[in-house]
Amino acid sequence: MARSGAKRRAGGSTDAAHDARTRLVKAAVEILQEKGFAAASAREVAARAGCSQSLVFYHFGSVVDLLLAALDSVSEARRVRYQAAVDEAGGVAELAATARTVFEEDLDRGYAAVLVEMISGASTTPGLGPEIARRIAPWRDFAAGAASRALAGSPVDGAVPPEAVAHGMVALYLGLEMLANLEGDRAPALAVFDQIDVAAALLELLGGTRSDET
Amino acid sequence: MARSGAKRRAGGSTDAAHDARTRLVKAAVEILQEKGFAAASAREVAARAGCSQSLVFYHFGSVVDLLLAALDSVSEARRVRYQAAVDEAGGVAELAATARTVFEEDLDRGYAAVLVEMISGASTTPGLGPEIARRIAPWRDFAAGAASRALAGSPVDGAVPPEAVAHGMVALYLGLEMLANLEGDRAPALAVFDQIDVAAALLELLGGTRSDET
DNA sequence: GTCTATACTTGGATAGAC
DNA sequence: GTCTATCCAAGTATAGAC
Repeated sequence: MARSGAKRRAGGSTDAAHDARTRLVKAAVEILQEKGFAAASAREVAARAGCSQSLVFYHFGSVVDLLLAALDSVSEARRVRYQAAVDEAGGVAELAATARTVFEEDLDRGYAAVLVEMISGASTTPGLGPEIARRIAPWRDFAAGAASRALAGSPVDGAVPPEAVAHGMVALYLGLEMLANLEGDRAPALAVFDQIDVAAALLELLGGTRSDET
Repeated sequence: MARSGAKRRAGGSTDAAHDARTRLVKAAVEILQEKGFAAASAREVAARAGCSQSLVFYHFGSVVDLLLAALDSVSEARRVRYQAAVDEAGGVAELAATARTVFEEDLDRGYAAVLVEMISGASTTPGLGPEIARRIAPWRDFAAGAASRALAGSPVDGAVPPEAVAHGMVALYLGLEMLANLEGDRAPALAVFDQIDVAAALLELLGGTRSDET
């Protein structure tokens, strides 16, 4: 769809200030975080990127495609971070503690905000919904894997489907971000994660057996 | 702010097709549900209400004020429904089952969608955020009350602050609605509530004592 | 209270010069 | 690849007739 897509600097052209394309993606992320989906117009983003509005269409074909590229850029960065964090967590309690840390990071740096804004926009912009859904799927899979490992060996193992837990975790994550964004206060969200810590600790106590391997 | 505000049909003028003001509120709810915040323009809503676009400003002063009136109209209706449902629930397990029923209702009839759309819009529209926050507060209080009653006498009573549980429930509710709306499938959301039912039943078993009165 | 007409603004997208 | 100029659609809000 977009005109470019191919090439991208091959060889020595690692320009210092980056090309406009790169700057546009970065600017789009910032606008989504600070002003939301509806404010992320071609003009607004281009102004922040310091280039002409027409470059949005030259490089990405449309505004939503630029916004999707912005979402992809943060998703990619977050996935490696999440994977690493989960890999070093041992039991359920440790996993819950990790979740809290990474969530706080997302809240602080506005990563979750980008996703929530794109979901918001999806309810109005035609065709955007499926694109976002496709990008959320790996996160749910990721959460399902973590839930599966966490549940193994616990007293509720087998009785609780990891997919349901994963869906709930993703929904909770989005909802907490939404509320924190709305009220300008992330303390209540962190308090919720504290309670999840308590529940996880309780679960680990009840379980007795800890699952290092399945 | 709005020009009208006062009077409203006094006495015999209970016109059959209602006045434009009433029709506008109803139309705004529907547009919010079906097309989202960004599509809820004065023109769009007025078209559905079958009246002139200028009446939005005559009756409500601005588009967002109309949208807030629409949100209030569904909030009011839902509050009485929720209160009644919770009042007749006895223990934790019964409360969880009730939550599931009412949530499914909200999903089906699009009540939750109205709230989620308004929250979405709040991130872009200046001044809307605090208005929405003010309207969510009573719901969180309501959930906190329910959580408080549910927790009383359970093994975690005293260790788990009802406010955190309430915040989490509201966030989960919003997040589930968001995802269901995005993916056009509410089955995963209902599966999450099924798991909450399981957890509640477990909690009631562990508790032994059931709290009919506090 | 309700309408039509209109002023003004912003945004998506394209054309064509450099 | 980047810019300026431009077209067109859609939105908020107001004025004034009925």
